[in-house]
Amino acid sequence: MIKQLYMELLDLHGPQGWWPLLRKGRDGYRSEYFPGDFGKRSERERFEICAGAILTQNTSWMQAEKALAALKEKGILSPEKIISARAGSLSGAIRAAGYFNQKARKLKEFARFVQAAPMPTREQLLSVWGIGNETADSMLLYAYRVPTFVVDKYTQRLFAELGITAPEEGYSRIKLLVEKEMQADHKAYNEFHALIVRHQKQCRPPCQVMAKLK
DNA sequence: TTCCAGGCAATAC
DNA sequence: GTATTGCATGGA
Repeated sequence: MIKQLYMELLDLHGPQGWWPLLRKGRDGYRSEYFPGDFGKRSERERFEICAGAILTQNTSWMQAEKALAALKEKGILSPEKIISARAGSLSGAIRAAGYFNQKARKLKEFARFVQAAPMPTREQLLSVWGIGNETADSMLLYAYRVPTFVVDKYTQRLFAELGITAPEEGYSRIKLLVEKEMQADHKAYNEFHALIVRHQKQCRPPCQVMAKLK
């Protein structure tokens, strides 16, 4: 059922090229997707992805992208710069992403952490203030290419709609179920989560394209 | 105007 | 362990 869902979504939407990375355009930085690119990330790319994972918490990517681009424009999208930045200038730069005081602190906590732990484990990430299950898994999967499945609100909603899991099913249960069923590499987990987000964004309110799976 | 977006921590039971 | 609340902007 889960594998079938993955194949249906991939067939429907094609490769998503997550995680989007900033690229300089005519009017400032915009994020871009790179379908089919599953190569190793540079240190700078990894940090950008992790910062994006924090900035997009409970916030649309459109807003997180603005905040990320502002950090890039100001030249403070690195652990060193974020550590040395004043709290006010940091929160000011990321204003568009909302929760800017909390997220400024989260960025600082993560920046300090990542300098001491270049290749963090899931448990280490979860010990950092501001990093929960989804953010930790997003960082591991999209920045560090660790084969792990990311669960989010879209996943819980879609799985509930399809009767795969109960609406109130917890994070870990869903994550372990998918990983047990799929036994996949980082590429498939990468695509699967991205496809779920893409699909659920496009289909709100719930659309009929997945009817054959119900 | 209201609702909600790629969550998390603190607090209260 | 589960439920509730604060955090905050900006697009639809």
